[in-house]
Amino acid sequence: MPSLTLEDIARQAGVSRSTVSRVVNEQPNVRENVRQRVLEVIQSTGYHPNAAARTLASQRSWTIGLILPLSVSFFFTDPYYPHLTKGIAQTCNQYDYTLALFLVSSKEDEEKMFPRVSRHGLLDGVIVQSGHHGDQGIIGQLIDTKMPMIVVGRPFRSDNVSYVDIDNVNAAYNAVAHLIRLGYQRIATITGPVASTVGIDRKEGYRKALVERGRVIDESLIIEGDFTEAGGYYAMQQMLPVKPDAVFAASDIMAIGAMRAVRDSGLRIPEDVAFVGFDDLPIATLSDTQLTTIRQPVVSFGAKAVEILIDLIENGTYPPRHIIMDTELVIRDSCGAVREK
Amino acid sequence: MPSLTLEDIARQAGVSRSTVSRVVNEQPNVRENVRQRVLEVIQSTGYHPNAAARTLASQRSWTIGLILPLSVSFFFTDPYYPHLTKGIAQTCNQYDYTLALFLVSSKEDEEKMFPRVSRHGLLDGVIVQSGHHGDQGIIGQLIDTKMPMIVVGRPFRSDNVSYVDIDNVNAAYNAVAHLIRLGYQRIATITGPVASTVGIDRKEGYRKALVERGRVIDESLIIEGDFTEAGGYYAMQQMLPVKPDAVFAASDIMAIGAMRAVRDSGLRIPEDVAFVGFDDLPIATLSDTQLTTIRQPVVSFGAKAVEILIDLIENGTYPPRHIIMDTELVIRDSCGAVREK
DNA sequence: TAGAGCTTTGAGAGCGCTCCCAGTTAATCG
DNA sequence: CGATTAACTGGGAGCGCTCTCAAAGCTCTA
Repeated sequence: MPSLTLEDIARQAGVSRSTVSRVVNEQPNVRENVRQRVLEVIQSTGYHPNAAARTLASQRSWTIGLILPLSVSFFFTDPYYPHLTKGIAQTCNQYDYTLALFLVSSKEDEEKMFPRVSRHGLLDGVIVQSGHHGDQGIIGQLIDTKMPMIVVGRPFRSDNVSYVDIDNVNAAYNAVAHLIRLGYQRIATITGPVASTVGIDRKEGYRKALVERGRVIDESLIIEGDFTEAGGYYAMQQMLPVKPDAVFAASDIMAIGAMRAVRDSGLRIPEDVAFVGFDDLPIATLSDTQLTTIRQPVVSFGAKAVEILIDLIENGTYPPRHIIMDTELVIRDSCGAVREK
Repeated sequence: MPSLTLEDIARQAGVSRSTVSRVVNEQPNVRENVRQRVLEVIQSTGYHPNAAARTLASQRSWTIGLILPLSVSFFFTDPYYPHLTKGIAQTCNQYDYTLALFLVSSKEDEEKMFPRVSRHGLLDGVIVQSGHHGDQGIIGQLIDTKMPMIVVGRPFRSDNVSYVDIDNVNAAYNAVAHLIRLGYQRIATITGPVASTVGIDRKEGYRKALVERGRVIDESLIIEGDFTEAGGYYAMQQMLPVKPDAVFAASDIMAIGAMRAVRDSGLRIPEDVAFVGFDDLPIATLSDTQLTTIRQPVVSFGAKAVEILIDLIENGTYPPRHIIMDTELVIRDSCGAVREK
């Protein structure tokens, strides 16, 4: 471990520490030949500035944190999170930030999380994936620290918080409107958890689409899921006796589970039960029946979050930024749009 | 942002900075009532030590890096990586380390990665997911820095490197032996990339099982996949004319793709073509036909990697540690073991 | 060619912590 | 009860960098 310091480089290049610092940080006001000489020494010695010292002196760590709270331990079964993480990581690379990942996976983790995240000087800002009621605690604590923060998914109390989100109500509305247009009469929905803003909003969109067409809401056609495949399967099993002819599932992974339940019961998709999902992750096309779904821009979501966060870090957190991104209905086989009806 | 320092706490508690430091770091030799007094002040002020200063002074960052190289940008489609990440993140929490995620997702990223990772003082050690030929570069560079490192998956040159892996040859051997036992005659394999040790080893296990039973290797029954669903689908399409009656796929996700190809061609699983996969991730049970597969302990893999890395950090990197973890054949529907044959 | 107005350079004072060492206080024992 | 030892506490010197400020070096005009 060479452990060279600025001073060492300075001595070897015959200049002062300050000059080397200027070269390293690409600041102007260094004569060209001096810059070259210093650069050469840096090259030949393999010098790397010490991140900790730099952070201490400049009060900037060039590191941001990504917090995935307990409500999001689905991380595994739902490919949404890896995609989001990908978008975030990519964008961090681009802006030369380091990404620290805080994955809460137990109650104990959750308690230790805040002290760990708020270790002073470690993070310039944080991205919190949320929308679940249970995350208000950590979000509130983080707000109090005044650390730049952006939430992915609208949080319950969104007044002083910056967030990026999609218009879930409208997206769900479009999905259900599509099913109505295709002539389905008994359109059901498997919602997300009602303790989450996504769960609430997508259900709201479902209701809105039906009500607007003068349909009566049949509560037996609404069932709460948990954003897992197993949850979708189970919900659909509960639902089958009520005989829906179409289902809007609030996530692709739940749609997959629900479709499995439909097939297990001997019914066909989309002939007997049509489906629209939500997310448009690659799994949407892996199933035997290609899933019609709402595409949300997960990767650019992550990218946007990073960009906004950097803006918050550099230009102050006030006023809070609220970004709504676009969604799109992607029509495939599962909704039965392509057959004659 | 309060930005309290040790000095502030010391003043308020009427002790010296050193004493506060001892309390914060849970060192002995502080009188009990003094400790309490300091603790109270810390509590009431919400003091958090400055991570950068601590790192600078102690030469320990309590942060480890997880590097997912370009060869691993499958991160999205293959749930293997989220699971691994989960195991790593969990274990970091447990040992109170911070996890920095370096996700290489383009050629440009790759070039910038080494300087970013080797920023001095940022990381106490790194975990590299690998096994692919293309990653030897970054691994080599990292070896030169003498930074504690552990590779997940045996790298090509493994002499001076610590790694955790499974016995891929043996695991594949067991999978294929199972198919032989069930009486299949034309057992094919969709391998991983031959530029990866997993790809090579699992193919080796396939050959070994057949040869040991006195079978002749039919090269037309071996096809290279790329660990993606689409790759599995495509490989199977190529394979179908050769009429295999069983397939060992080197990953679950490829098995899923291959099974889709089989169904699309009108054949049944396992009646016409039986399948064994590799990984046993949740997706293995999501398909319409439950997948017989080799279970590898992905999450504990990650946990083990962190534990070994901490060992390397604390007790030196010599000698390199080589850990081989156990696998297990999980029999479900896709291999046809449950039907009479 | 003096000096105004630039650019370039170096010295010094921290950033907030750890860790060593010396000094102080308390505990123990003959 | 003084001496010896052990348990505590505080001061100081960094860790390696950034950033301000003043000094030095240049260029260019009148």
